[in-house]
Amino acid sequence: MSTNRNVPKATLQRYPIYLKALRKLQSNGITRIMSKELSEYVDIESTTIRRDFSFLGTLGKQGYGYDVDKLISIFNEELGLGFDEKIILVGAGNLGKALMNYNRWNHVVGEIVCAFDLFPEKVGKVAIPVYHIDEIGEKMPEGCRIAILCVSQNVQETVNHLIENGIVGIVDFTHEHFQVPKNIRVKPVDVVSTIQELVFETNSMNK
Amino acid sequence: MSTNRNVPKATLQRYPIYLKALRKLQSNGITRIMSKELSEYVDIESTTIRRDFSFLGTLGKQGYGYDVDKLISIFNEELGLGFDEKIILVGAGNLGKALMNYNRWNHVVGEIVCAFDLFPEKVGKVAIPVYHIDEIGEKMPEGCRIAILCVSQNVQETVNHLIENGIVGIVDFTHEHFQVPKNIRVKPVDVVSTIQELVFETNSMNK
DNA sequence: TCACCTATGTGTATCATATCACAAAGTTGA
DNA sequence: TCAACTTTGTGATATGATACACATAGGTGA
Repeated sequence: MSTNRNVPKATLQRYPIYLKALRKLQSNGITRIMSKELSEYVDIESTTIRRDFSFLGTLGKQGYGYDVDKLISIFNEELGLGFDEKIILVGAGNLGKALMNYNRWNHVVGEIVCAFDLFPEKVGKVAIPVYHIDEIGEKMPEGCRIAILCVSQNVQETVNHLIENGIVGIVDFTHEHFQVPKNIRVKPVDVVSTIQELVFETNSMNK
Repeated sequence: MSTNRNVPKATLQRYPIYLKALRKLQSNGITRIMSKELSEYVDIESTTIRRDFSFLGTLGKQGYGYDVDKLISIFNEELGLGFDEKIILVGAGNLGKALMNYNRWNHVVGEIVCAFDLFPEKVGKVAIPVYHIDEIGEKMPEGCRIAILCVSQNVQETVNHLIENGIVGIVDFTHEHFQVPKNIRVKPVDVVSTIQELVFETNSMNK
């Protein structure tokens, strides 16, 4: 794995957008694309796109553009995005179950290996093993770094437990507040906050 | 409503974080807070918090801090966030139904007034009226600006239709690509992309 | 009431990000 | 093969965001 020397944070946040677009284009049979075209597609300035790509090496050809397949495989190699990230899910309520049955994981980021819940016996039939939340230590998959958090009780305690067991990134569906050390990344997913952002932005647009 | 003269984009994106934290504090009976404390709570520099608040007026008192209740009501007044935003939901599949049954809307942002689907008769029993997607024109609630998009077919066509009928903000749960005019705001909500961000960030942290 | 003390609000500096502008590389077509 | 043309990759620059530093306001306690 090559050293990806300080890629700007803002760039890092755009990579998933590019990747999604490129996969879409690839599935439409497009094998070659220019920054200008991609720009129109994802609504990001072409010069920003070129700069973003440049952090991963010299990927394009002058007067030609970029090769879609190559670009996608570079993303995987350089950014360490395999298709085999081992993910755990914590909290198998309605939302948790919906996420377990969601079929877009494989060959995109990896898979949910197992889930943990306070009442695993209540979860019912799902395709993924569900263990008691106290078993996080024993049942944590080898090399697992990312957890999806859907619990509603004992949140801080659960988070501490996850971190002790090697989790460094959390997708947070919780509505509780919790704190983590500086080296742990948390990404909130929250429809209500998203709607608020929309309200604020649309209100402040008309001055 | 006062003119909120060019609040930075970055600030606008932090307001929902503050609001969520303040509501939480309020429900814990806390009536007064200082930027330093809030800083520790939300992990944003206190000086950034003070600057962010300053765009909304002179809200604090020197040597004292901020009044939690006042802060929350200022957010509502200045940013036009009532508790009565009329939201529609388009696409009443599994996800759409889950969102309709989600109980955190009221008195936070507003409510889902109605839903639209290609097969409204198939949706089954829900607490919110479901109309055929062709009725968007007739059934669009008065003053509705925000739509939650959960469809998987005819995405671009549906989006165009929404915009024609006054929608200016879209919460996008779709996995399809679509384009919108510059004045329309789209906020993607996508677990897979969120996980990718986590993978990229955690990989590039250890240099 | 008065003096001290604390936390805000903001001018200014620093840092990060986006955009401009163009040289260099490589493709395409004659 | 060669010249014209296109698009990349990147220094330089402009814009935007964050952090610093401190004057000022106003609360607090004697």
